[in-house]
Amino acid sequence: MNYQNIDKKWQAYWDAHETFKASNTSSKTPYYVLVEFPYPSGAGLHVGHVRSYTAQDALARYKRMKGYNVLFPMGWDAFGAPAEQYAIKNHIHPKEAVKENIHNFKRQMKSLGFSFDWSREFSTTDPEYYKWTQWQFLQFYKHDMAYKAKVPVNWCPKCKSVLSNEDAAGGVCERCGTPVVQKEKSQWMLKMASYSEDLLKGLDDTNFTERVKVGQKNWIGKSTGVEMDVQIKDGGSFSIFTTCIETVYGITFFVIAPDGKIIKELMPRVENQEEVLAYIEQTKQKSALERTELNKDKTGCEVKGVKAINPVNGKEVPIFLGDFVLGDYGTGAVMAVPSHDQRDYEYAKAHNLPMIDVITGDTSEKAFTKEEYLNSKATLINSEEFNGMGVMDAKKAITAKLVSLGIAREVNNYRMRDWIFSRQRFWGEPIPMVYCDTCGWVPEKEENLPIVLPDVTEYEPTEDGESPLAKIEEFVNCKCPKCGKDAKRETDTMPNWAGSSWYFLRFMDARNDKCFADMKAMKYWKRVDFYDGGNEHIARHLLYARFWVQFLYNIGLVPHKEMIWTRVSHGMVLGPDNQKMSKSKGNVINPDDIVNEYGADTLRVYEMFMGDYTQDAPWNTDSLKGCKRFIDRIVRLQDKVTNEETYTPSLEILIHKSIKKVSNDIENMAYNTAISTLMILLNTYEKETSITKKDYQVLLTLLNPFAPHITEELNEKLGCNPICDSVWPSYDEAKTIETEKVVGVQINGKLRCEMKVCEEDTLDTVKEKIKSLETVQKYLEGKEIVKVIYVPLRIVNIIIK
RNA sequence: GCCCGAGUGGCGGAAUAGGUAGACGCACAGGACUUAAAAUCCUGCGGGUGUUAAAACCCGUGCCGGUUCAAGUCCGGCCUCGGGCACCA
Repeated sequence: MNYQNIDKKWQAYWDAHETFKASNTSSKTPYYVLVEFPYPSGAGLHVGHVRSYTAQDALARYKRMKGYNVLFPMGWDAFGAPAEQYAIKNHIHPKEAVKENIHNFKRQMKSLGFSFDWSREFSTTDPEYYKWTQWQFLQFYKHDMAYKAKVPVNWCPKCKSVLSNEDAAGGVCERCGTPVVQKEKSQWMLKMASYSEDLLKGLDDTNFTERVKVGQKNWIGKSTGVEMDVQIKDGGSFSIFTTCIETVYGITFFVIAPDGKIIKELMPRVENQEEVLAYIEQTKQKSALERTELNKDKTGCEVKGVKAINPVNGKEVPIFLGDFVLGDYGTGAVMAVPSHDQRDYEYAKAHNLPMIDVITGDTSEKAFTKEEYLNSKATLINSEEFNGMGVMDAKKAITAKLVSLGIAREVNNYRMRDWIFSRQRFWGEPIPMVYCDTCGWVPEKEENLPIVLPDVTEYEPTEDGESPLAKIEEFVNCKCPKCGKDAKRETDTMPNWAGSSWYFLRFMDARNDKCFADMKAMKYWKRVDFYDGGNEHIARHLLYARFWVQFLYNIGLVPHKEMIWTRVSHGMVLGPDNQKMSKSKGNVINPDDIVNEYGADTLRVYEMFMGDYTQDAPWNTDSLKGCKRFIDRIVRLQDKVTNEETYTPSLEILIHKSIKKVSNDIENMAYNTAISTLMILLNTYEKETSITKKDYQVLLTLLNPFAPHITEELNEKLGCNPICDSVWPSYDEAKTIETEKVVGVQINGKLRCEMKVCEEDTLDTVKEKIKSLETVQKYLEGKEIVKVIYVPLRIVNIIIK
């Protein structure tokens, strides 16, 4: 049997019949299955892609047979650094390389028989698509959600280039190994932090897996605490944020951020300006590497000439600078209670500062911290009227007092910051803004979109790290859309995350040239029912996409605030050595080789069978061969088929049970046990001397979502309509229940023998039956039965004494 | 450090709601077919005691304890590995 020819035959059939084309007007219930669209790299499809595409393909095929109008689209997230690097080296426009890679990816996907609706295909790099990404950016701008600000970026002094966090991993430049420094650069920002609470609340309107929700919550990083005003002796004040107001009597100093506002205001009054300025400069110069390495040492210096007053007891305490306090989180200042915060403790030790214990506990070696005192019965000391109170009571009482005095407020802070939306790169969507000397920043007119990336041959960034677009005069020089005078176009491009933040909306109406997607189409599909992607994207990509959608919802452009209902994440396919596949390790498996040698169905079935879909799993070629054997046996089984149109009576219960199990497993991502159920069914069929046509057909249909080519071929030989146009087999719940079963018999909880029970058995009939069991009699010698426990059709447990 | 996830045979992994632990597959061993190999089919396959062979019994889901007639599953306390965040006050 030549599997490769069968693969091609059916792939051609589906193409010719447009079998998987989704309709935007069907009266069937819509169901939208989405799997993350790939970055089309030069390396081609990874077996990891095959795993998730097969899984979602199985779901899509299953849902179609269940009578849904299924949207299962595919496209390309093709902006990004690798294509740009390739362009720099070879002086080829990245769009050429991308075109070639997409062609190859698509060929590979087709060779695996995925049931994508190719009529909706697009790439984020198509001007017809990024026109709308740019248009949406303009909406952010027009609704005051985009602004330009100076922010510190990762900067490689050798490459003279801005680096993404990924390229600056470990504090050194990925390309040249030079330590990365922070540099202030003017960047476009989206006001994402203002959506923190909405993004948190929105999770309640989704069906994301717990793991995904936790990822989202961590990234948003909400913490609830108290913001308290602190007076400075001889005038002025600042505020601090704390989650441990119960320790407020233990303050022995305050620490403010070297990169914050407070120190700038205090500067004129500072006595040791030189030292302070030197420390601020030192902080700026610190590379990311140094900052993480210096974690243990709490550097800083005192701000002399100013003293802060602890509002609860009027004590004067010093103010320090310390780079562990961040200028852009909270108020940029903290109260330091070395007795009960480990960082403060270390800072106090390093700078010889006093400690005051305010909660009973051991602080001789280290701080007695929140984690510890919350789990103990500790009470307050050295805290005036709050002495003797439990920690939680004290927290409430102190907060209430400070709030009533008008010097503190209960507030929430979020770790999540505004989204830095600029990249100094060529291969991204140009940000459609123009700078005019008269008018300032002016949005490009919507009718002029898309602002298209020019055809050039030089893709390196400029000397001072500007985007390569800055060198292209025809691109930069333009007229101000507002006053018409000469102006300069923004040369920054959008980050990789932009195009992927709304692509799932475009799939609902991919060929629309009037708007990014018609409201009617979006209302029809409602939202993404099932979205699958890698674990690495459950924090950022998903958060960006949700933020983008919530904004569009708020300005009335999408029908739901959350457009993604279920989001799941899957495990990786590791190399045979249990390591992440990589060229350098030489453990990469190319799906083309597997398809050529074993056929698409074997690869598909194997990847579904290899293990828990949500967990990583190593590649094993022997196990793959086992799946090939499974398919070979399915083929050979056709010799046993008779022409009967009913189930073989002795197999009926197993068949009904199998239909139920496979259906449930597909809906619950338990693909591995779905395959094993089919293996059991096959094993049973093989023991029969003959099986009916209907028996065989149900096996083929259940297997079809996983192995669509061979099952269609065998089904055709039976003379039946194609499975892709068929209805999923139904089962009768009553016929999934066995009426007779062999169950274990325990004596005092230990398994001793087995016995046959039937549906009608009650505790009394079972009590009668066990009397005749030889084993039971043996154990009963000289003892008596105290109690018999019978769980119907499950277990018998006899308690004897 | 914090937050997730996971620890089950030689291996990948099963075990709805506590109810016969190891389904299904791989590897391995023995056998059948074959001149031979491949392919295919049959049998065995957690560890141990035991027996001519069986039977039978004991131990066993990372470790220690608990709840229960019954624990891989529930509770308390640890250990190890993987991932994410990380000076976030």
